[in-house]
Amino acid sequence: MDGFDAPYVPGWDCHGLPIELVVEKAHGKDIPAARFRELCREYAASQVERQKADFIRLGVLGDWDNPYLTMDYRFEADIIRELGKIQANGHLYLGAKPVHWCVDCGSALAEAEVEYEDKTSPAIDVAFPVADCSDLAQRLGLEAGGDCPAYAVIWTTTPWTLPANRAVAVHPDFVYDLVRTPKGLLILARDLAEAAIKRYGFETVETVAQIKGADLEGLTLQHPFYDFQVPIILADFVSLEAGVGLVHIAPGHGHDDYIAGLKYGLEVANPVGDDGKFYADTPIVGSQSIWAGNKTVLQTLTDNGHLLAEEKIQHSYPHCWRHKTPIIFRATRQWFIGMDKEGLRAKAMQAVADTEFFPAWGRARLEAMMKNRPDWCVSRQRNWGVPITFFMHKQTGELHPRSQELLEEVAKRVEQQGIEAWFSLDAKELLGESGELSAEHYEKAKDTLDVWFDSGVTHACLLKEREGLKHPADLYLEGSDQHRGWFQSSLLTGCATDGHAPYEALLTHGFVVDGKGMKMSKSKGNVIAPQKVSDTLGAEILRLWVASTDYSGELTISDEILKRVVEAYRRIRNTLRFLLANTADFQMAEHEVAMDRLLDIDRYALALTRQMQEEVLADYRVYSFHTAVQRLHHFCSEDLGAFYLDILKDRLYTSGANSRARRAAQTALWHILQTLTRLMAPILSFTAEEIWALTCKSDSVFLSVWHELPRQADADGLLGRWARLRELRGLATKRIEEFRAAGQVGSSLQADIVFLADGTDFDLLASLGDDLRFVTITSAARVERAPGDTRVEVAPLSHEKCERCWHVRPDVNVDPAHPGLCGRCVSNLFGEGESRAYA
RNA sequence: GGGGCCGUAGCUCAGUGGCAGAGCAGCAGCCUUAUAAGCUGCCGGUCGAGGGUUCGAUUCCCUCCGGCCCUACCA
Repeated sequence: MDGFDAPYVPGWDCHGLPIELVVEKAHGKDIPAARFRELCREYAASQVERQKADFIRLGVLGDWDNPYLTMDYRFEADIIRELGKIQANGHLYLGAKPVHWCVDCGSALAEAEVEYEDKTSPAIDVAFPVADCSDLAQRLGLEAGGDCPAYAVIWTTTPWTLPANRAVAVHPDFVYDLVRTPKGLLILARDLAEAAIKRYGFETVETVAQIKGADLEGLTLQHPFYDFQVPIILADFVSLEAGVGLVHIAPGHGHDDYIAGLKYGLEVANPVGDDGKFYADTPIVGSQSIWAGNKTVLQTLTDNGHLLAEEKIQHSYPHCWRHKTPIIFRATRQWFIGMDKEGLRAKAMQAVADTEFFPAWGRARLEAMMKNRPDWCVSRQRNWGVPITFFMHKQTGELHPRSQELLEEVAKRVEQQGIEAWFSLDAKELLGESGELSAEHYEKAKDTLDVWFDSGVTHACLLKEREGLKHPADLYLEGSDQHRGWFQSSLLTGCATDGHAPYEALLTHGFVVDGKGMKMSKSKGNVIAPQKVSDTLGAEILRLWVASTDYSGELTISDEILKRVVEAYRRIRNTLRFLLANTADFQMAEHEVAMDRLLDIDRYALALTRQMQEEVLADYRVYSFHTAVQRLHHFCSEDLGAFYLDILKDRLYTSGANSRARRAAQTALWHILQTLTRLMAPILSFTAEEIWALTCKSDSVFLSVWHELPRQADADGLLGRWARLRELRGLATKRIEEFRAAGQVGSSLQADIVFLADGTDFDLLASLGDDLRFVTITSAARVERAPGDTRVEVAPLSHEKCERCWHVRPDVNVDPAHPGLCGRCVSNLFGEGESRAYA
């Protein structure tokens, strides 16, 4: 409608965990993977149809017959191709990362499959001997260095992770005490030292020195039971809520630990296998389950004297939601897109700078996330997802040297048969059976892609592939949660393949909350389902509610709010109905009155309409729909209903059907109708389309452009003069109301009013001549010159009321041939008709 | 706990370093030619709270309270 072709292709992300979970629930877990994927595909397809119907019902315009589904074979193949491009550009690497791991499932768990429940664990205090006491003494500013042994003490609830210990973390800002005890010197956070000492059962202790955490960085410690040393590192997440203010770091067994480890280049040690048992070659605990390992570690520490305390503790701990058993954090081999490997982060930051944001704060949010985010782990150990189609060396894990060619080979097959082509592929088919580069040495990667990758590459798989679409997209529109999701995944893939964002602008909206601003939840019972609103009040009301709500924050909805929306809808709809009714006998081609022969008030109404249209269009162009709705509504009720249309009724109903006065009014109404119908179409689409069908020949209002209102050179003058006239009119209505309250007049047509004015007000009122009474909707009105503030006097009229025009005039019944009519009506009906210039 | 945002009348929203606005709702009337309509008037606010900057703060700054999204939910 703004003169652009703006195609919208609806689409669905079809892969992913939520679908797997539903299918698992319905069919159980013990079905062959291939069959499982078939069921997922079926389920996804059924959901697409349901959601599609809802969107169509809402009046969303899109290419519903040709949506994109990320599970289309071609799409799946293109996802793989995008992965290939990113690999070719050097952003992809194989690394290790701790994931939630269920020993009973023998697989990684997604966040959604993790439940937190209370668990009893051993809580132990472990002493890590300081390797170089003279270094410590130097840091503390103490004389000499022989004061050994000294220990850094850590507290942990997972003793079995100690074999993977690679560091001890302290908080840079905390103060640590060096305390002399019968066991030797202990390093403990000052605020926790007393409690710790008590726990260890020491009576007399002496604080030898104090040191800031930051000054401990790099101090070397001896592992408490292995023959290697670990450093003290700094980490902000260290707290004083429990323990001793020093944290044991096992990068392979904890998220925080992993992040801290990345910073310090620590090894991501993972001595634990898929089955939850230590690898056989792990010293001391080899081949034991981690739970047995707990005991062995404890025993070892007791024996070598490094165990300071042992307690039982109950705490919240992650459990597998299926097995209800405690899960572990375990480092596994994963695929990553590196943020800094090939400058991706820098490109992404630039892309954020180049993007337009609605509202503007989206930029800060995305920027902050991009700046801090770790590398993107794109692999998942799942069934229903696009496979990572690489061949890796069985021993080294190196990618096959022909990876790019092979990937395209695979993509071609996926294009024909879907992802199943990969899963059922025998590596020998592509690699051959023998030789250095054959299936003898290389195996298929088993992972699937993070679904965020699927959605992240839609710009490539859809926009670049389908005819008539533009890349980059004009706009990506999503809820504010997608700063973390789609906005980001799309940005990263776009930057990794094209070097820029796949969108030019981002629009984000808040979430729907109840009337009190509270999140909706089934348990609270405050959920208002959009389907229900649509079914009871209609899709149009739902559309208007969305449009009239400021989406930059939360969108509140309640019964009262919807009631107000219905009111607003009625107002707009009734206004349009009036316009339709009063232009029913009007044909523009036949009856149009030239602009310069319209009455003054008509020309004002058109100037006002034009102004309103410009404002609404300006709103639309920055996606400010709620202000547009307010303007439209205000225009209908204030400018039209309470003013122009109210005044116009007399002319429309009483002047000659084909008189210039009436046709002039209709000309203006026709323009207003045209303007409003199109202007409201993006929001009140059904209503606009309905009106369009009544007034125009063409198929759809959406195939039209904004109505072009006639330009008026003196528009500003008109707007200025009539703005003041409306204020003066307000004085009259207010004064008349006093007489009405006193019972002296009912209808304003029973009143005779006099404006007492001077200066410009006098001139303005006088300029309307006899038409002044039509503006005030009184049967008589005049201006008298008087100094001071402009004011109004009212006198009730006692003449007869004309039964046709309802004006109370002295000349009612003047024509004996037409009893009950005033002179004006007789003239309008049988004579030349009255002439009006202003109103 | 961290990051981002929001808080103006009963409801939806404007607004500005200088008297706080509209529509709807409510109340009181009018009209019966938009009639499950229309018109008029009235009522309605500590601009979330408390500090600070300023001659002056609803507006700029800080703190707090309440709410929303993301993230971390720990050793």
